[in-house]
Amino acid sequence: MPEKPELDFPRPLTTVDVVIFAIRSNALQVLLVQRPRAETEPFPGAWALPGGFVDVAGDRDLEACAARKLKDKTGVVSPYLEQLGSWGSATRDPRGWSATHAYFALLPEQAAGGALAADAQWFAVEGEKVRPNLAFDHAEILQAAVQRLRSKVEYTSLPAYLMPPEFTLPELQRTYEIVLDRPLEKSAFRTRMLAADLIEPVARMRKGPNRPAQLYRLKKARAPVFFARTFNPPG
Amino acid sequence: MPEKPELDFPRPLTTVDVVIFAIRSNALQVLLVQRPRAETEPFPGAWALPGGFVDVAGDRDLEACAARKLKDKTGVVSPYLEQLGSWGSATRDPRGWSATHAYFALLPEQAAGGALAADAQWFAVEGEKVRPNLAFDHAEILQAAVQRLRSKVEYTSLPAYLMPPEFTLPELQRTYEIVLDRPLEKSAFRTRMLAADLIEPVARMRKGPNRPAQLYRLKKARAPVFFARTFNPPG
DNA sequence: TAAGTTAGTTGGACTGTACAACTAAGTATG
DNA sequence: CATACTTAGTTGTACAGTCCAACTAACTTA
Repeated sequence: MPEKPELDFPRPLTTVDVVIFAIRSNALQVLLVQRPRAETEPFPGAWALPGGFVDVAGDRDLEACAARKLKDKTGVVSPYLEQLGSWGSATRDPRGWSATHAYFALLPEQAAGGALAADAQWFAVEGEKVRPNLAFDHAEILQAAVQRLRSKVEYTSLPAYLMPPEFTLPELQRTYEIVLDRPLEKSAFRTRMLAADLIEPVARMRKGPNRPAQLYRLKKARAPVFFARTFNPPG
Repeated sequence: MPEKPELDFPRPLTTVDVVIFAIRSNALQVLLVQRPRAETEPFPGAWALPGGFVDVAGDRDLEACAARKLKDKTGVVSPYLEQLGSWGSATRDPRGWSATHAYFALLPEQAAGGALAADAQWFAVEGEKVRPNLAFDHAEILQAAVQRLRSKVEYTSLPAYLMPPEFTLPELQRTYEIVLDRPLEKSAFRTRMLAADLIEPVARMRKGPNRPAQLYRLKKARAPVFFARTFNPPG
């Protein structure tokens, strides 16, 4: 196969990493995997974001590669998956110049409870931090993912992707509150959600520890909604 | 140099492309470069986004690589530069599996008039389209950049980076209107801009074809401001 | 000197949020 | 079985920001 001279440049390593979020036990959690303990590996035994090298033969494109890694670790096939950004430098991987394409995924709670890979484990995200020290620059990537999630939750309907197929308005509000880590106004939340034309009521009601509550579901084929204002402006 | 087996994977080509915007002649314009006409090159003679391979020896990280390519083509050293996203697939480059890290830059008009590279030229962006057929998937990347710019202009102070150091409020509003391609309300624009605590008045006034107009400048160390509402909601 | 242009202000109608009080319908407890 | 508790959802008032239009002020041009 003839190659042009310029293609003889040394090429950076190319990886894809996925920040996988779910609400579990009333907290925002992220899925991490433990790196192999072999000393030939970088960061042996450390926790890291799920990810790895692009398979030039098998991966059609970057998003397919991210979806593959997500499925490998969780069994989930098509959740919300969004590109987060890319990180590349000469120093982030001890094996050489490397660039990673980072994605973030949102899973409903019950999907997050499924068939986890053996090396994978959920960790709570608290105040943009996570307990273990992460391999590579994954702490920075994770922090960017949490910031992006929090920021988009302010003005979009993203948290709906963290919900089961049917949910009540207060449940949706609680999800917003967990991600944002602050309480929201009940009536303003209701007004905005209903005005957004994002969810629709289903016939059934949920019997809770109170009166029956109206169940809603996401309207089909509805992209994330952009809200005009932030909730509870500071002050 | 000992390498682990997994590093023998074929690596994707890694490039960085920069979408460079400026307001010129009261229109949003983007800088394109013409690809070499040699038949050994992909897309010979076609217009493309400024960009190219990451220099593993010379580029510290992706952003430095983007800044280098920007400086090569425009001479501008440190404008607003933001990561846009990455595009990677087996088919986007005829030479093989490739991934590009795309950035977008905003230049003030006078900086955009500077020392252009010989193969570079400004093109007007009209309705998210640009005249020439672009090489690779650069039309898609450019479209994403325009969308991102328009969208962020709705709710941030980004257009300030397209302004000269000192400007009047109506001039700033005109820049918003050019990017958004629709008129904005004068009094609402003024209220929002001043409330955003983003710009500060300078002592001098500008003598225009009317009375002296107050000059403003960007407050230092001020990140893009997030506005609560969109301008002129549809309808 | 008169007409035109543009910067900036003012006021009324309207919309959506913050906050708090309220009603209604279930559950838990004695 | 009666009472208290909990939570879903509503209502009302105050307030802030936008939309729209009319207005004033200061300069330019004919």
